[in-house]
Amino acid sequence: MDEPIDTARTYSIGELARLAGVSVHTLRWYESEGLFPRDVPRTPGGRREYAHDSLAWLALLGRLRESGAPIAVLRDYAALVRAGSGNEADRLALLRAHERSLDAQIETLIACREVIRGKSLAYQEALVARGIDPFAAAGSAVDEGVDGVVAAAG
Amino acid sequence: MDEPIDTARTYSIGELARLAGVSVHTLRWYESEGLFPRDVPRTPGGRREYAHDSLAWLALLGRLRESGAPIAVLRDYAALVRAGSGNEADRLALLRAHERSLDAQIETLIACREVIRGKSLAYQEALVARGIDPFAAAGSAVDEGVDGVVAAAG
DNA sequence: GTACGATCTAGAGTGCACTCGAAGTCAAGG
DNA sequence: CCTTGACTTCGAGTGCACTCTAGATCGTAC
Repeated sequence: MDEPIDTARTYSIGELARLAGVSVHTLRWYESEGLFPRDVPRTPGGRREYAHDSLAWLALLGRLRESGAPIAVLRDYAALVRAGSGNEADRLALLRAHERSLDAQIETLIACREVIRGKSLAYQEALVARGIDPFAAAGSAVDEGVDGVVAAAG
Repeated sequence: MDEPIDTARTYSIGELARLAGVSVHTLRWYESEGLFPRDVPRTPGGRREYAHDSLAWLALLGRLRESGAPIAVLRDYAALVRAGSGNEADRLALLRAHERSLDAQIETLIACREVIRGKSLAYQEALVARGIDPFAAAGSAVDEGVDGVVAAAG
C-alpha cells in the first residue's frame, strides 16, 4: 500500500511554491496564519521541508480560496484536520456550508450574466439596425447614438 | 411618450442609497471616482439631486461589481456613456469582454464546486460507513477518524 | 574558502474598495 | 429662533490578502 519513493518525497519552499502556483511569501504567510494541518518540519539548517502531500493540501486550499472562502475558513478547516480524527462531522459541515455559498455565488453570477448579456444584445441590435457591424473595430464616425434604443441610463 | 411624474422624480443621496442598497459614503465616493455618466446636479443649497434614472444606472454598476468588474472598468464604461453617442461599439466591446470574464468565473466556480463536493461526499460516505449520521450535530465521541478513507492531506 | 542563490525572520508596504470621522451647512418642525 | 437630522467636504482609517524589504544564514559548486 505504501509507495515510499513518492510519499517520502519532500519539497523545498521554492519547489512547492512553483508547483502550487503561489509565492514563497504566501507559503510562509499561510503557515504563520495556521493554514497547514501540521507543523512544517525543518531541516537541521532551519529550512522548511514540506511533505509530499502538502501539494494536495495546497490544491484544496486553492480551490477554497478561488471560490471565495476567506482565510478564516481555511484556518478553521486546517484546525479541524490538525486536531485529528473525531471531528469529521465538523469538517463535513464546513465543506457543505462552503458548497452552499458556492451555489449562491454561481446563481448570482448567472443572474449578472443575463443582465449584462441583455444590455450588450441591445447595443448589438441597435448597431446592426444602424447598419454598423457590431464586431468591427470601435470608433466609427456615426453622428447619432443608440442610447434611446438601449436605455436612458446608458 | 413622456411621463413627467416618474421621470421628473429626483432622489436625495439618502433615498438613493437606500433604494440602491449602498451607503451614502459609497455614492459620494463613486461620484468622486467618475462612475456617473453625467455630473450629479445640486440644489441651491449644495445637496445632490439624483435624476430618476440614477437608480437604473446604479443597478447596472451593481451587477458589474457583483460579477467582479473592478472600479476602473465601471469608470471606463461611465466615461463612454458620458462622452455621448458614437462610441456604442466601444461600450459593446467592454460589455462583451466582461461577459467573457463572467463565463470564465462561472466555469472556475463550477470546477471548484466539483472538487469540494467530491471531498464532502467522501467525508459523508466515511461517516455513514462508520454508522454515524453525517448530518447530525457535530462533536461525537468517536475515537477513530476517517482520514485514511478521505485522503492523506485532510 | 568563497561566491552565489535559496532560504531564514520580523516587520513594513501595497492595492482595492470602501468606511468613517471631524467640523461645518441646510431645511423642516415646533 | 432653536433643535434635529440629513447633508456637505476633505482626509484619514479599515480589512483583506497578500507582497515586499532588509539583513542574516544555509548549502552547494567551484
